[in-house]
Amino acid sequence: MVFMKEKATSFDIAHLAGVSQSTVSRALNNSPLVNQETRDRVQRIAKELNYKVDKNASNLRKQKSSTIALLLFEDPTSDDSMINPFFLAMLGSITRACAQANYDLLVSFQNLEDDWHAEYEDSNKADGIILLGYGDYTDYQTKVAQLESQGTHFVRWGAPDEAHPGVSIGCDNYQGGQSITSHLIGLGKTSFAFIGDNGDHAPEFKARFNGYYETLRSHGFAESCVQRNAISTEDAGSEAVKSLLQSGELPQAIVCASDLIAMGVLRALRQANVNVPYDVAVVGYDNIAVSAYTTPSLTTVQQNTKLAGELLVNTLLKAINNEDVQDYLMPADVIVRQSCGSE
Amino acid sequence: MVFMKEKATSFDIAHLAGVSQSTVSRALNNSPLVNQETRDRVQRIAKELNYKVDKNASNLRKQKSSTIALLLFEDPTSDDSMINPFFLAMLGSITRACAQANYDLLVSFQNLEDDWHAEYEDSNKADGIILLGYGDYTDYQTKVAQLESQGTHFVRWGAPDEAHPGVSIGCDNYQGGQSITSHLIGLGKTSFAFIGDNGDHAPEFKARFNGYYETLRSHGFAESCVQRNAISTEDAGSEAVKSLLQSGELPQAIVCASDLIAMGVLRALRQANVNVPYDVAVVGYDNIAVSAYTTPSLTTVQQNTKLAGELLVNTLLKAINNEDVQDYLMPADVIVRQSCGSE
DNA sequence: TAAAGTTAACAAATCGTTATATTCTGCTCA
DNA sequence: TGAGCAGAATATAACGATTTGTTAACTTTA
Repeated sequence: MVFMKEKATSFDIAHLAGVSQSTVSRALNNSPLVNQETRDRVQRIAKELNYKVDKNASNLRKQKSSTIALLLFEDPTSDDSMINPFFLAMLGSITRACAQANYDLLVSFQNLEDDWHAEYEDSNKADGIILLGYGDYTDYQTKVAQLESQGTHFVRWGAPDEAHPGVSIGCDNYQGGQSITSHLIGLGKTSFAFIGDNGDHAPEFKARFNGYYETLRSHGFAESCVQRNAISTEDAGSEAVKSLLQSGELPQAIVCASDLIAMGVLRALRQANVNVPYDVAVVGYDNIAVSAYTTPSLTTVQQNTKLAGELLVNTLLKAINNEDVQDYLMPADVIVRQSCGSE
Repeated sequence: MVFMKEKATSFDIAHLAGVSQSTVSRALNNSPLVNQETRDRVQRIAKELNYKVDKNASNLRKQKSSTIALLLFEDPTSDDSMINPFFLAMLGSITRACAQANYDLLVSFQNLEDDWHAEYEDSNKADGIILLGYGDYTDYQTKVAQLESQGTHFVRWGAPDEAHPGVSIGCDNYQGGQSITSHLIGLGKTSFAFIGDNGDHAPEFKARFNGYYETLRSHGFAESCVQRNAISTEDAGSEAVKSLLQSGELPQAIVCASDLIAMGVLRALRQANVNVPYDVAVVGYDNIAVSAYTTPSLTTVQQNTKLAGELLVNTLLKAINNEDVQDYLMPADVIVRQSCGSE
């Protein structure tokens, strides 16, 4: 084992193996154009020298980086310490999916106003881009359109939508709204309220509401109380419950547009000494880690982050290889816990 | 605005600006060797063409990638869907710190048995490496030693330790154990139990315990009940409480080695109708997101992930520039909530 | 005015690969 | 025997930037 101060190059190996440098390259890439014996010899020497192909040189020559860039757009209001747990979970699964496909993953947070739309693929840092975040800003839409027109390969997390060009992978929020509402109806609930955003801020919430609303209708129910001004925060959920209580009309079931909202709802109900689930059932949406630990634990709708990560990565890789790609809507699963009073 | 099918190179710009290609490079890098006027002209044209420096070419020439690799080592037993929330938070802050320093971040999960120790810096993918995870495996230690001997630039998350070579950034678990224990003593508690690992699995836990134990001693208290076989899971915490209850010796305060353990403790106590904090105070460690939402909310010890991320990145950058670097132990802060019965 | 100094730009070498074109060796077969 | 043809390895040309001499064009100074 020779100690080398300098990093070994393919020339060093060529020298030691007594072949040309191009043969080394071929041998290391398992080309059939170089015979078995020399191939083995070259590979053995490379291993001994702890040689690793220089990625920059290789990428430059191949015009391909085997790297994917993940761009995370955050709610601009949230501070550093509090990152949306759902997106963090996605980050985890995307990382794994990339590793599986032998791609590297570049991660970065982006402000919507930056010109991220040109940065990555144009500089050959990455072969394609995954966009992750709530895309409810016009600024975002125009930039996505620009990506599209540049011919950049990218995949977007979210619902398929004419306003957003490009391929999207998302979770079926409409069906999620349906499923959780059906579950409540199945438990014999007859009066309902939805607490959350009406969809002005994010299309995700609108779909959830629609699923809920249509399911009620198809079963012959109407919303008993409507509370539609809550953004997706704990305090908003709490406030909404307070005004429900003041109006005196408490339904048998409260459907929240997100788990965070549901947290606030649970808190306000506890403070008012309303028992969940006996007096009122409460359900959330997202299945964030916290929801398993609240008192009572929260029945909610889960988005399959593992599958989502795999779909995002695999779809992007297809796009990079110029194969046909399609939008995909994943099913949403109801996670039954205590807050709906299932048993 | 000219539409170009091919990506623009510095030669295209040189041609359009009527200067040589090297002048373009200089101009774009704001070199004083090219005069203001041509510099402006070149930059304007580059912008018009939507030109971006090819990172691979640039890196190859400069022998520097302006990229940091983050290697996450996970508890091998945990499954895909459940990633340690503390490490995810760290990932978030590291990502931000990198962006601030104008470095890209390559993220990957690693199995301890893979030969990650050579992969990144040797291939020039990254200028340095951040190691994040519980480093309580001998396999890990030998590979870290190898990194050190290779001259690879890296920084490790964890406590400074002779057994682990290289620079480390960590949180002062001893002081954290002290602080939380002092807080309980200040509240007038006189009998205590520690639930958690004795340090066999991770040095982090050992330090927490030592801080707790020494603080008791220095105030003239002894541990009333000892329960030291719990690994860091919710169920383990739950089991530990059950055997405490069976022995009939419930202390006034229970110090848990992690928030996850504390979750289990709270659950078991609730099931046994023991009121927290009135009958017994409970505190955790980590301040994971869940801990603010339990009932009662959990008093715990916080590790400053934002600072940690910045320190890891900045220390690594110093190491890359061959400046002197030092281990750093961050202070741990007590977060007072309901479970300790503070008011 | 000639010598020296300063500034601006250029041509060419370089980084470490991979891909293409080319040569070389030995073998078969007419 | 020599044309034809594989098989195996080599030589060489990109890839797109940065950097190192070097030159050309001005300014200044003696």
